[in-house]
Amino acid sequence: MRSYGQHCGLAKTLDVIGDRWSLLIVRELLLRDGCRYTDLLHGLPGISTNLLVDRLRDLERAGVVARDEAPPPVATTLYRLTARGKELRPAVLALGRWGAPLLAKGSDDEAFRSHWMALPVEIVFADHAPKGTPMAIELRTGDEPVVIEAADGAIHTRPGTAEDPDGVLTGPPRLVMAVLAGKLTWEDARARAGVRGRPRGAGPPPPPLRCARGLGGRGDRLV
Amino acid sequence: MRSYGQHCGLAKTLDVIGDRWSLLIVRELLLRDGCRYTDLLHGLPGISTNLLVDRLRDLERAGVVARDEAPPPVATTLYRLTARGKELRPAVLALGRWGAPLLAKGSDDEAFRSHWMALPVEIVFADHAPKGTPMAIELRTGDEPVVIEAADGAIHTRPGTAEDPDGVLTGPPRLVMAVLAGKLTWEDARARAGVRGRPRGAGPPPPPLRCARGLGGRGDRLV
DNA sequence: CGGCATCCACAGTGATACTG
DNA sequence: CAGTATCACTGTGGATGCCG
Repeated sequence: MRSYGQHCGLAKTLDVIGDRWSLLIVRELLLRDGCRYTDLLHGLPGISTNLLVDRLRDLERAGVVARDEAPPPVATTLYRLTARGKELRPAVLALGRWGAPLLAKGSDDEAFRSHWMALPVEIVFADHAPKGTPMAIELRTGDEPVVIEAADGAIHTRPGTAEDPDGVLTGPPRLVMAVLAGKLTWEDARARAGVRGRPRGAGPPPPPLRCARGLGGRGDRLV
Repeated sequence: MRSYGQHCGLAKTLDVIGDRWSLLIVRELLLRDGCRYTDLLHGLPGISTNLLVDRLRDLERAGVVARDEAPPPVATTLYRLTARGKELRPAVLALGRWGAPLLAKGSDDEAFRSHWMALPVEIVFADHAPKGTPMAIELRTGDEPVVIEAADGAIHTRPGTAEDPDGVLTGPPRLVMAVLAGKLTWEDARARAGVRGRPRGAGPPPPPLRCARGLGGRGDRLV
């Protein structure tokens, strides 16, 4: 992208990550560090192969992304964020939070990937993350099952299933998102017949899901 | 801009403000709400007139910007941010903070506008703003003098001069920025002969300028 | 002068096909 | 799997013109 040529922090940032797709590539690497080229392609529905290469090169030159020639067992190149790249997390979260209310109006033919769920979860739990008690929630809602694990205030996501999850959420992405964002109680969601939650112990839903302040912050309903 | 078509908060945000120049327009309106078209043109060196109109229309449709047909004394249309638009502030600040280290490498032929200074100032003082005691710093460093006023944790900027400022900073933008960012002490700056500070009472420099943590966060020098 | 609209050369983008 | 190549298309930047 052409530089703005302005002596301003925001303009400088946009010089680096203001290109189309750039920040979404950063999103992918924030969610799943150490991605293969194909993983990125899959996580960025709509991008074309040449653009992905171009952007990765640009971000590499800018010191945001690094490529590791993988050791024998993997035998492929892995893309990851540099330390500098990881510093984009607060900005990405802030932008993501701003866009949360817009998710309500999204049409149903939009692309969706399960692991994107980790972003709103991290946003919602940003200030009151479950400190001591580790927690695992399994989501079966998109292209693949993912597990969101919280421990010591940090949130991780990995593809796959959990051994003994504190809850399992099944249903269309929109509804699952609403539950996680605190816009919908576990029971409401179940009443709408789209969401099947299985809180551990068959008791009340896991507390963090209910006390979450929610994404929109003004009571917007996501569904 | 073409929509990404992804059911993701970040992607939705970029659908709205991901266009080239869009976020810089938001910056301008965050810094000086109620701008005339010409003010925006001046605050966005490099933008072309047609693009500014296009973007303003887009942002208006998106509910980020509103236009007020001005009352008689002004007799022109004023652009301002909607409440929704103002919610972009945390994201803009986060992005601006990320770009702060990049300001060091900026060439000298970059465009600069004095009122942009309010952004780094707000970032630096974000967490430990001077609460009780109001403060005013006058900057004479760019195209026009500006006064940065802090009171009750809020930071305002206005063009013009202050009656009895707590300090006056004169010099090239780079150095003034460094002082405000806490990268350079008042004395160091003065020693480099570019900055002339006049703390009130001829005593030590105003405390907030020295205790500021700084923009870069890792001791990067801005000059 | 403020607030646009029009026109044009060009760089960036997106879809597809192809390759080691 | 990880790109490269090609090409039609769209968005951008710059200039300039119009109009109250």
